[in-house]
Amino acid sequence: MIATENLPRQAGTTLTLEEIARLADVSRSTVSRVINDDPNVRPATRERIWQIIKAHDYYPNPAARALAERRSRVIGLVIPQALNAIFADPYFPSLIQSCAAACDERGYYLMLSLVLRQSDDTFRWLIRARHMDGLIVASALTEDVFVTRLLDERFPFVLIGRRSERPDIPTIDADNEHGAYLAAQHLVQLGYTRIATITGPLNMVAALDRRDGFLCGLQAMGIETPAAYIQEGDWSEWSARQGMERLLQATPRPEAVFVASDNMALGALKAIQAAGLRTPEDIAVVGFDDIPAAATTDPPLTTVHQPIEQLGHLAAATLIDLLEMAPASADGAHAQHIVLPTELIVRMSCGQALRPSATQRAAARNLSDEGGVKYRSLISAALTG
Amino acid sequence: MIATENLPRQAGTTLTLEEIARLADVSRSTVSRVINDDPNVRPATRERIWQIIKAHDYYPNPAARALAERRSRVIGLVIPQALNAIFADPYFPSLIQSCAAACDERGYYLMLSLVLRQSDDTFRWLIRARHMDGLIVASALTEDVFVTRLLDERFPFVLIGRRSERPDIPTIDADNEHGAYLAAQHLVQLGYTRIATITGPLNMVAALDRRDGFLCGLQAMGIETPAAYIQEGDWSEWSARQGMERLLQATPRPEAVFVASDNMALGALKAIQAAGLRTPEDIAVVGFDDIPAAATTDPPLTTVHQPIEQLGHLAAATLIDLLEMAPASADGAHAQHIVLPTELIVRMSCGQALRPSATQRAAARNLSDEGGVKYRSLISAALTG
DNA sequence: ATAGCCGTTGGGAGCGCTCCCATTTGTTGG
DNA sequence: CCAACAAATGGGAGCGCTCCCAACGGCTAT
Repeated sequence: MIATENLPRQAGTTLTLEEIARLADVSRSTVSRVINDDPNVRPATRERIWQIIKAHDYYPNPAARALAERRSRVIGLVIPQALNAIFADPYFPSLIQSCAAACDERGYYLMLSLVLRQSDDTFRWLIRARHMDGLIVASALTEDVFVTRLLDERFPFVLIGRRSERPDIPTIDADNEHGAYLAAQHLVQLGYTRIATITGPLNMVAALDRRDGFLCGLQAMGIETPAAYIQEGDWSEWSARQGMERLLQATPRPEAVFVASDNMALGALKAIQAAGLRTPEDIAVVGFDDIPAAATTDPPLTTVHQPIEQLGHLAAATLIDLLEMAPASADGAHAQHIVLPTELIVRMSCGQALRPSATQRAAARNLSDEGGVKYRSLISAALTG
Repeated sequence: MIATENLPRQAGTTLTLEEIARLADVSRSTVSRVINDDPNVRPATRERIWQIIKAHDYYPNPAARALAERRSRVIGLVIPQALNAIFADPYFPSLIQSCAAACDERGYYLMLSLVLRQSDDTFRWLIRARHMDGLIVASALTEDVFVTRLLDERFPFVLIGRRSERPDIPTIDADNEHGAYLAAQHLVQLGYTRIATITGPLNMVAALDRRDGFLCGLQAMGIETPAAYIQEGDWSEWSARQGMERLLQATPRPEAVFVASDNMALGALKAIQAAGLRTPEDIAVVGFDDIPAAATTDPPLTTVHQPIEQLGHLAAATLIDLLEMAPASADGAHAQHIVLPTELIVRMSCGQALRPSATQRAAARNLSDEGGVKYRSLISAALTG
């Protein structure tokens, strides 16, 4: 017998459902059932059809599926900001990567939508074209017309990195406020009283949250913050360097500074060094993010860890859940609001050499997966609660 | 008259071609012609139909189009590597961003394919499913089964960041070899004779190119390189730090080091500092990439600039050109091989304080767009040549 | 006036799936 | 042994486009 169906397939050729059906001597419908895991197929038939599908390396045409099913299994990741400086931070790359991984797991595709020009057209195109089933919006801006538009159009989306003011918008965020609060508390406990901060750009939610959490922490410990001790940066190293230079000229000079991102903390450290001062002896520094570079600065940077990977993963998973829910329940007004815990990682830049136990623990959590497990349990608590 | 067609459209509803046709009192075909810029439509009719399309915010259904046209206008960016450490470098983020921008310009979508598990399945799925019209493969590995597979399947793709050994594979790359050559030449001209290098992982093409270009440059200037002066890193800061520590123990100690990436150069600088030595007085350092951080290290890092943005942009543009060419000519054996020039940026880390003119020029090129223009003309030369 | 032609327009067929309903087959109880 | 039902299967009708070919008008050339 000549096994024609086992010959190497023609390069660049793809079979159709119908052709597979003919080879298996069944109908289109039955093959479709096998592919979509419909239980109403006799096991023997199912097995035979799978063999043929594999032998011919058949994949259903995504466009045809999308047309018939009215969904594309594509979700978009929207980063609607001026992007020039964005990629200096490892935040977005990590986010992209983790979203992609989560999509992969669920059989979805991830499409990138770096909204370069905030034009009306771009939004329309993104939403109305319906190439994507839903969007992950990494919008950190406090005011964003895009969100309003999505709501108007009833387009499915989740918001990432941003508290939501509305109960009907699903939101995934790290607990920036609490992380910053912890940083404040830590500095006060170490005995510092003149404590300053370099914030992110204050039109972004994360920057506000971190500033507020920090000031709130100081206040709770009975520390006042003069206006001169609050400098606004823009996440860039350079802006923080300049902010730090201004802080160094303040009288009295602050003893400690909370910098709203590790990337900016790098700039702050350089400004301190350039001024001939030392960290932490002359001025203590605490960062935020726990980027890899934070562990290798001189001195190693005390910082607040935020679980970026889990943020992305959870955002994608939540969106896909939303999409696969019955439309009726998807309309429901009670969307999920997930807040992932942040954690203070104590290293050397805050003058904490005295407490080896804390430092060791910080080192350990960079190696082990312990942190992940902890988050996961907290997340599930949030989901069921 | 009640202008029903000017009422706000129903949320979440999308019209079809047919419905637009009915509103305009023409046929399906005519509307399709308008959308696809077919010249055979009377100007008056065309204008009237456009009005209606805009008034209703109509966009053609991408799935239906893809099914009928047999192409999706989606291209994929494949990054087939262990991704854990990848995003420490700003290389990939810049690449992603520039590819996305180029796609945007041409009306294409960019789909991200971070190939996490190098399984056979993933490749099959990527190629055979034909969700994408073509791929940009950012494969820096010297050996890559994926490329072979793409060729077998006659799947359109361009290779990025890699010399191609085959004339039939379109390739976009920066001139790593020449950049490294320039670095070597520069160090020798400054009077150094004991010159070492920390390479990238040698299973990657870019790492090999930079090493070879560098050694070739030294050789051309009559300098020998002992084996102990060549340390292999893995692009991570940490690996370079360790490599540098080994170099510092070599006897005689090298006077200058070429580090194959700026990110690694950061680690090297730290190792030098930790050993109580100074840059460039005790040991000069030259990096590669010209990442933003290179300008703010202490001392500012002399490095080789590579035009990452243009790499991504050109890769996407080349692929799209390829896809839109007539299939006959696309088969042609003469694919484009574009090599973008690299440029030495002289700062302070190589002991070059004596030549202010060069330093000024380096600073200028970070601010102005001058560099971009120069590349562009070189590129077009490459294209027409 | 009539054939011939070009600039326009309309409608059928089909892209490769899913979904629904009708039909066939297999299984059980009276 | 046949009705009654469930399990398994087949085929029609779309999904919303593009592409092709036929048809239509108005025009010039004969």
